[in-house]
Amino acid sequence: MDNENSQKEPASKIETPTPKSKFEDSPVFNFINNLSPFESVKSFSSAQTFSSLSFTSPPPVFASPHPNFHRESRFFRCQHSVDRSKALGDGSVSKEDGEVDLNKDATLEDDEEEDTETSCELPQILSSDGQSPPHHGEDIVTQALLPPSDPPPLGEANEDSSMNRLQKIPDSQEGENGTPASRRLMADAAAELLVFRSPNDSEAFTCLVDKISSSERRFFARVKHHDIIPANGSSNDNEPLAVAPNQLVSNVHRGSMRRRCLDFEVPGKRKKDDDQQTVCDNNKPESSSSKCVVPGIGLHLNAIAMASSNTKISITHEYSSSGEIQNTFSGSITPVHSQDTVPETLDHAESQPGEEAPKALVFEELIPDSFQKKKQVLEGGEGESSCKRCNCKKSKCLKLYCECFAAGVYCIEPCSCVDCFNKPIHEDTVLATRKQIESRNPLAFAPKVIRNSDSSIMDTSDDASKTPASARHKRGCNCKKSNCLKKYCECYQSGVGCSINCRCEGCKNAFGRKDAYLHTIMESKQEDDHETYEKRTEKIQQNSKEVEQNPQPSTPLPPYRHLVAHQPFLSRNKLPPTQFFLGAGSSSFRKPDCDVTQSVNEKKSLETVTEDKTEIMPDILNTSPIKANSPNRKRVSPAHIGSSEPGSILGKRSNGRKLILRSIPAFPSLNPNQ
DNA sequence: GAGTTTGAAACT
DNA sequence: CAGTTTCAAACTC
Repeated sequence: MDNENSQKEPASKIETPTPKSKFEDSPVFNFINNLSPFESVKSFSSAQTFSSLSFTSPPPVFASPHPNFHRESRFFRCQHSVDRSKALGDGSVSKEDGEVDLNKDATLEDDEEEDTETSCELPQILSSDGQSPPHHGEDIVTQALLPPSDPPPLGEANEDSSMNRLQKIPDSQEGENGTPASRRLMADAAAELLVFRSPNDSEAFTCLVDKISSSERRFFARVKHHDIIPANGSSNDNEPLAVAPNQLVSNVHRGSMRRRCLDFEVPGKRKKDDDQQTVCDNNKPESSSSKCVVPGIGLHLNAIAMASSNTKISITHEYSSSGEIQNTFSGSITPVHSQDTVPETLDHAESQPGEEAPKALVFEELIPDSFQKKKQVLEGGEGESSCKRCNCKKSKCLKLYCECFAAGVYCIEPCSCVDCFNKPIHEDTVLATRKQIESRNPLAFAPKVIRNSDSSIMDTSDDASKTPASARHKRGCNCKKSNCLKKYCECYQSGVGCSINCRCEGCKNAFGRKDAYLHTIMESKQEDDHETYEKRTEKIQQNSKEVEQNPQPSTPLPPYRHLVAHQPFLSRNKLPPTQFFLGAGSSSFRKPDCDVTQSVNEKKSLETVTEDKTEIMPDILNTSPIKANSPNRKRVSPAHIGSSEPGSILGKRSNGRKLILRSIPAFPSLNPNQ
């Protein structure tokens, strides 16, 4: 019963985007495009758009989805829906369809298609910002229209399948914007730019994921091409190809249940035939790899991508070279998958899988205890359960009490739960419940522990070394009796020290006591204040000297203004990037971080950008309205942060801000290599 | 394995 | 938002 109801939702959502695809695919649209001399111009402008970032207003077609992007599965879902509608829809000529049709027989088709799709995704992201619709439209349009209109070029492209990937994009567009590689780079860059402009950081995150997804999809393309397609059997060649990428995308997408659901969806459907979840979870990793891969890897990719440097590297490769990507990517994934650590990973890193992976990695060194546990899970429990299993009696495994549910995984045999609803069979119920919980607390499934960026952010000073641990419990614990010395304490359990976010009493956390943490902060603050004060004084003195010596050139700015003028460094170099990264109004609370981390960020390449995106989530989580217990959160008001640039120059108060900024940060932190 | 303790999650 | 209840994991025996 419930299932039926909840099933309706997804269906409707999927249908919603259909109009778009129809629009894109409609003969009228096609016709207009053929007639219009602007076609080439459009694509050309797109390249310019990337470089110049001067985006025109989005076409109405892409306007509607925007609101959705921030919700739930965001644009991924939208995209997914669109793609899916295209792929599964009534045979309208969509980008994918067209390509599939043309390349149906090509073995490497998947890769190509994925690439193309990726390029399309990026535009969508752009459009989500409402900044680069032209590009978006162009991409989709050209890709959708060209196949039918220009079969020969594509056919040729198909012939050299190996080169195809790169050629195809140019072909589908107009191929005059430079080399495919360069275009691709531009597209990536643009996407990233856009990502940061996005009003919602989550989008950025998503975008990152999106990119990741492309490599992931490639990875799966191979697997699916062999395994999934047969599994689906009934479907024609086009469907699997079209669907698979989407699913992958959803998989990669940051951990909302929906996505996860989508992850399971396909497998689930297949499973519904042979009870796959069980197979998957019970995992004989190798044997079931093909089946498990889809759900598992998606999740893992999230975690890995977000967290591990390896992943990032692989992502980078993704950008740089398509060929190596696969190797790198699969390489990083495979082990994880083989161990069936998926659930484990998710265990803590729910919505943001990113955390978990790092956590595992980090804690390996950091926390013997926690790691041992995981280790045991991974090593010992592989056959039975690579992850902890629940024992729920009353919650039906549909509440956060249930570790499986909280981790975003289905309960499996090893679980001792009673009346369990957390199974693929009740997928809809699970999703609905999850939705409900998320509506109540959007971060309910977010990773509980995030790596603190303190270390990276403070790397300019010694502060990092003063931080007891590089990771903290996002929300903090509330222990009264355990003194944070038992696993009752989530901080302890996670192997992280207590922080300012904790409301624990008598904290004796072995990984870091709260008071110690506070003390550290205070120290750093004092030092910071002191340094700033000295610098200020120096500068003021210098200024006065300059004024005396060169009255003309130097405008007699008030001391602070002068400093500001100096800082502009901050504001000049950093501000633009900040805007670049965060966008004007969006997540203003992020600005400070940008400032602080700017130097680091500026040095970062695409890869770095990826990291930033990754880190954005944790930070958002930090500043999110969940339970603003922490003084930190209370203090960090957007307004303050927003004015941080000039403020940072102004005396101790500014110092305070600085400090706050440091305490917030999560960005650079996720970089495992720190 | 049963019972107790604990603190998060959920509820009011 | 604070207090209470429910819940399941962690812990003890």
